Amino acid sequence: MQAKASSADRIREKKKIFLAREAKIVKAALELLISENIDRVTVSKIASKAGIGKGTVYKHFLTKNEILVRIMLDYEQSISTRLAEGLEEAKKGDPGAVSKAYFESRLARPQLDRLVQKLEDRLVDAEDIESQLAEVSRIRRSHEDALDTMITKLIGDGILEDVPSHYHSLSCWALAQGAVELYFNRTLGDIEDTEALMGFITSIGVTMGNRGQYHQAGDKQPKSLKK
Amino acid sequence: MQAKASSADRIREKKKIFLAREAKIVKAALELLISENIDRVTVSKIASKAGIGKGTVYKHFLTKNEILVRIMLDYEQSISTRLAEGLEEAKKGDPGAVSKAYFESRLARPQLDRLVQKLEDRLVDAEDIESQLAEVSRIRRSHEDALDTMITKLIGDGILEDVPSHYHSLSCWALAQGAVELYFNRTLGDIEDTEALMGFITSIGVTMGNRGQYHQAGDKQPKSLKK
Amino acid sequence: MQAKASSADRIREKKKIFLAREAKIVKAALELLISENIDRVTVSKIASKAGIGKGTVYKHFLTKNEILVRIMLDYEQSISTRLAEGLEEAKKGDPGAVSKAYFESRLARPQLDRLVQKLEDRLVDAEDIESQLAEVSRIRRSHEDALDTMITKLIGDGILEDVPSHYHSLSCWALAQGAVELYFNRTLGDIEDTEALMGFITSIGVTMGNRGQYHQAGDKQPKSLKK
Amino acid sequence: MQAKASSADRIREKKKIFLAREAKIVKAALELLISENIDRVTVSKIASKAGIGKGTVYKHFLTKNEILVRIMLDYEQSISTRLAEGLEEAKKGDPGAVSKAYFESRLARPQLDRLVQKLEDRLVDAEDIESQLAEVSRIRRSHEDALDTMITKLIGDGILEDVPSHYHSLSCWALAQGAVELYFNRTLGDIEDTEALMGFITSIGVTMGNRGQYHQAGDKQPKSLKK
DNA sequence: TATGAATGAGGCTTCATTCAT
DNA sequence: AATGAATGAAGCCTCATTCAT
Repeated sequence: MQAKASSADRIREKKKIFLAREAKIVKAALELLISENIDRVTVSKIASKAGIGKGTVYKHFLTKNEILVRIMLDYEQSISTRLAEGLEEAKKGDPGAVSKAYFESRLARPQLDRLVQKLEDRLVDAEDIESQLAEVSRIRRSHEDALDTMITKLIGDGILEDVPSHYHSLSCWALAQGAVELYFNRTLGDIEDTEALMGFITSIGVTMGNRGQYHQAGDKQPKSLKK
Repeated sequence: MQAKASSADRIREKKKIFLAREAKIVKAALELLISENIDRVTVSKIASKAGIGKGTVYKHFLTKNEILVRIMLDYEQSISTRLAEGLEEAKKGDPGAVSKAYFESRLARPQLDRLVQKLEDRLVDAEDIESQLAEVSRIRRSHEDALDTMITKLIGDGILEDVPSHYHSLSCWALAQGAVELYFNRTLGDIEDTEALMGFITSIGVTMGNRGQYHQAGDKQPKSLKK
Repeated sequence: MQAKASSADRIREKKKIFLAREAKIVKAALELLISENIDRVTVSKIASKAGIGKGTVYKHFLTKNEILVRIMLDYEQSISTRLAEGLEEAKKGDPGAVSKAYFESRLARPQLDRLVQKLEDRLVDAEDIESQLAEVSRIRRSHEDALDTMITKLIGDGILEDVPSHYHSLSCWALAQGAVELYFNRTLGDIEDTEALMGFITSIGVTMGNRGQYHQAGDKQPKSLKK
Repeated sequence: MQAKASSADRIREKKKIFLAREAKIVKAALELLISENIDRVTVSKIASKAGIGKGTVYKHFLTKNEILVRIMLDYEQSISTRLAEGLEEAKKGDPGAVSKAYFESRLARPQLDRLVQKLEDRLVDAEDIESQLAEVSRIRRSHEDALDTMITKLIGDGILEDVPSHYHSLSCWALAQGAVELYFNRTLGDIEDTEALMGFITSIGVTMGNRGQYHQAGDKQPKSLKK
């Protein structure tokens, strides 16, 4: 019995080590991808940064792409978590908490957010990892849904303009996307008060589309919105 | 006399053909870059799409990167042109014309805008074309300046919130950036009323940061803005 | 304990194999370079002559030039070794041993010597391998120094003409250089008694610039020259 | 009659221009080949240095190799001329005049001599220009013959050691060859008194293999050697 | 089980030569 | 007759993936 138990222990131990190493690989990849040009990150470098052999990497991931898509998945899931917290707060009375959570989670590590966008670029037509990419899409859609739900509520409360709810959520997404690029984009000049700027943008994100603004806009509004 | 003239004509003719071929190469490259994954676009494919030999490409461009950066430059210059028009309109009384011009020129061909962003990613540390990339940066800064100028005026007129003018122009940039990504991003679901959505975002872009909105935002505003 | 030892053994074993393969590449390159026009020797051919894949070559050498400069280094070092032996003999009383060693080591494999000269031609402005080329120069200078030292001694002993010592060592170098070209140069006609000819030249090399002279030369002169 | 004459004149005129341009091409090629790495000299550069179009080059030479071998031929012929002069002087009583002429003509422009050697390297197995290379060999053999003739005479006069005459002529060739390399070889250290050194070597060349020796050498020896 | 040497497809670039104008 | 744009073969090098130890 004991022998069996210790054998099971050993297996569990091994699994733990195995998973720890997997995390190590992902972490190493992440650091490299953020610190240098994506195209320069090779499997060799990842392995060596993780302190293991190149062959070992392939015991954990079938292809290089699987490492990359894994980073994408991890990131989207972290947003999901943050969004769920926002939903909780929203239930407690602050209906803006969801979009705030969304903005904050994406702007918390702009470089990571940006990296995930870049990765998607390279991976869109990768034939391995098709299923993982579908999963990424699924998660993203769930984020949209969460935003949509809250926005629909805010429209019902008369706070937001009465346009299709996804107009708001997508605008929200767009601004967040742009803010991320802005954050680290060096060609826009060196911005020193980045924190304040990001706060400004977040506030725009949270309030944009509020009633009383949109109808002041120019002649580009869709007909359906005119009274 | 005639002989001379016809000789000059012939030279001019040749130059025209030469430049036309150059345009052909850029066009071929552009089409390929937009229609398939950037990494899959090779010089060979560009040449064959342009209907010429691989070696011919190198009569027009020193390296592959020069083709790519050329696309970037052409694009930024087209925005400059559109922005100059906006400035003219602004002088005739519509102070929002500049940011509208900016949004419209970037959203006119979102795929191209996005492509240029992707290209920058790959080229950012290319050692050839350093000077061309500097030129791209220069042009972009001139766009910012144009926006800043108008925004400063709008702040003076009491229309926009009195925050540093680049807060507005950068937010503007960020939203445009995000809108571009939004436009073609397939994983966000297939949006059918894209036109209307883009109009909505443009209107947000033109009015965002208007007085009376920002101070309603949450607790993220910089201290200097509080009364 | 045993496990450890065998593990260390295995590593050592692997290193040995690795180095052996490196030698194999150099050997393959050398054979090709000597047997056909240098410009016709490609990395592909080297790999296939070494019985390995093209990519494998790049596990051992960063660039093709590194293979070539390696051949140069190996050669210069072999001369160093031979020269050191000559110095030992010189200490035992034969002051001509050094220049003899120099001539003999360069004339031992004239084709290799000549190859190294050709390689230098092509590599002289190669930007990779700058440091290795510097090392080649360093070694060569040490050869000169060794010759100079002995020559200075011979001048002091009144055996050689009293001109700056490098006149002698460089003449020595020049004759060796020329002899090498001579050895295999097909356009000079097919010389059959090459051995004797080389002996004649070596004797000239050893005695040239003597105050007294040629008939005093060592035992390398062809029989017909002896009285 | 006059018309005919002027037509013939025109043709002659054209031929003159044509030949002048041919010389221009060869000159341009020569300058480039001497001033930069041989492998970097392209037909384009030659044409542009000669101030004509690339296509025009091919009106004069069937292939690039023909330009190169032409340089070789021109050089060997210039040596022939100088050697013929030496023979004249020899007839007037100075039997060393031939080898002196040989040494001097080769050391007059060491870079050119060296260039011709390098060219031969690259061209040995060029399938076009086989006949021209044969001609180069033929000329060289005639140089050897000239030297041999004189050497045989010197042996007969009891001045040179009685070894096969080509021992002497080839040694002579070898030393000249080496001296050429020496002249411009930078890795041997910067020699400042090159002129004196070349004089020293020439004197060795002229006297080497003498039964008596070096102190009998002609007027080329550096002053320090004279009593 | 972990390793890293080996592999080779595929990318970019050069340049001698051709040929239509 | 002169031109130079066009061509494409051929070379070097990278790196994801495999597999024997």
